[in-house]
Amino acid sequence: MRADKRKKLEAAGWAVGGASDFLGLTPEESAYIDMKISLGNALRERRKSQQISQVALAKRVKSSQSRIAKMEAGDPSVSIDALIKSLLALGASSTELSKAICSAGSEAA
Amino acid sequence: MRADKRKKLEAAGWAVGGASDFLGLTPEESAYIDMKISLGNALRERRKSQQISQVALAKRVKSSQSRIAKMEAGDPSVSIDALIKSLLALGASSTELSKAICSAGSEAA
DNA sequence: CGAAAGCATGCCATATATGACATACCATGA
DNA sequence: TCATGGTATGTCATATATGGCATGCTTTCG
Repeated sequence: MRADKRKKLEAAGWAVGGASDFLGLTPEESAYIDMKISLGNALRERRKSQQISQVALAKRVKSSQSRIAKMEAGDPSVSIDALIKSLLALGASSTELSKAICSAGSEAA
Repeated sequence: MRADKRKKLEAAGWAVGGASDFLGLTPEESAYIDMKISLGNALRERRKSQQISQVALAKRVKSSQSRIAKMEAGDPSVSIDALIKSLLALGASSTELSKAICSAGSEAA
């Protein structure tokens, strides 16, 4: 239940908009991972739109550059809590968070 | 930064729909806690609507009754990850999760 | 060609969340 | 009355996530 996620994530570079689990993931696992990826993307976008580096963001949220990178990458070692806290720190509204999470569920429109 | 949250939560029974932080919480902390409470409520509702007990849900998500209770209570010791995983296990869609999260941001309409 | 800035990835010690268990509380009904 | 089922709350050992750090890889700019 650890290797699975990693595999999914490794395949994620590919899964641009996607959710599909051709790996052995339950729908819940898949949904969970998709959410992380969505939030990670949202984080990167928000950070870039504010023109700040990972290092700067790390300082802002009292974390480290490596962790920010992992967050944006949807690394299995980062929690959704971390993603959410970082997004909030960048001024994201809960509405915005909702959008990111919801967009995780959009099956290949 | 630990006692604060607990305090907020203890006061939360009162904060029915609310967010306001008359305690010393930053807006982000407040938003984060509100999300947890919202998700906790969503979890309880969904569980009740499916007529299952905390014990049953615990078994389903491979956890324990106490943890479910804490989740529904928005206890500081539970992560949003746990909440989300449990909701997903109860068949909640990402859209539904979005709604719960978003409703956390609704300032005393 | 360096040097510097930005990012990715691996590792590790420590902090934090988790499951499990015990216990207590409140209903309901026998 | 006392069982029984459902829930709340505390504690503890262990699992997991985190911050920090080192390192390597690209670009860009001098």
